[in-house]
Amino acid sequence: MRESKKKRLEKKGWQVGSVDEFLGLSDEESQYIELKLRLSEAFRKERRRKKLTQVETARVLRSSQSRVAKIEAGDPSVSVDLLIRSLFALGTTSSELGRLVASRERAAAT
Amino acid sequence: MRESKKKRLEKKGWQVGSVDEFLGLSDEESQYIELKLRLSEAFRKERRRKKLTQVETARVLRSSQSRVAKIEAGDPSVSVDLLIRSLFALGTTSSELGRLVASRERAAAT
DNA sequence: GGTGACTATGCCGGATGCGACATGAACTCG
DNA sequence: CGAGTTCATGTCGCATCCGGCATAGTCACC
Repeated sequence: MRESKKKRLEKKGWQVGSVDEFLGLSDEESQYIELKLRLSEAFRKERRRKKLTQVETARVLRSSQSRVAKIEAGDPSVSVDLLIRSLFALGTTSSELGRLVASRERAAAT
Repeated sequence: MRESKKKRLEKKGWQVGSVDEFLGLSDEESQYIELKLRLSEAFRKERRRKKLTQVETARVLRSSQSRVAKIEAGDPSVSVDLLIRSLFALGTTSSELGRLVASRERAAAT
């Protein structure tokens, strides 16, 4: 897409909310990436809250365990589309999703 | 798409926001579709607010006029991914986007 | 050490979304 | 009536995304 999708974000090396300009990302891009991170974290949190394994969750989503793992890992092959559909499938409501989208800060891990 | 799912919905006639069960959509699916609609409407509204033509907007998005038209038409070939990236490109902030995502009602036309 | 439950990573074929182009419709002005 | 501007629609080639399989890592418990 845009030229190169910018480095693969250096494995796990990154810190909360600021892959940003460090890599020369435009505002829109970093907003977009951070949104993805928030959503994938929320997804994992919700899955755990429901005490589901990835396998069980995959069944709910009608997908596979590996997809679920990738969703939670924020894998580049996971789109916001999939994240949102998955959250809905776990029962997240529009207003909850709205709060997730809005919150600029990523929640602390549990 | 996916199988049945049973949904209740007692919506009166067929007001804004309910293509719903009428077509046998599951809750998640209709939530997802309505989200798309809200976003595409917001996009058009924002473009107009900025007094941009579709061609100018396409330049901003680094895309084409026809894509912009499809975005606004809620064309099935437009993903939520694209909608969100496009809104960001028009300057929508995360919190504004959050409100859009959350609001169950679609705004009245202008 | 071995087994089982859970999760992560790599890869592949097929599906879908994307930008781009071409064309058409609706409208306004002269 | 053109000609210009704006938006809509159809199609196409290519890139990306997705589901699923296979496999490897991690942890707990015996």
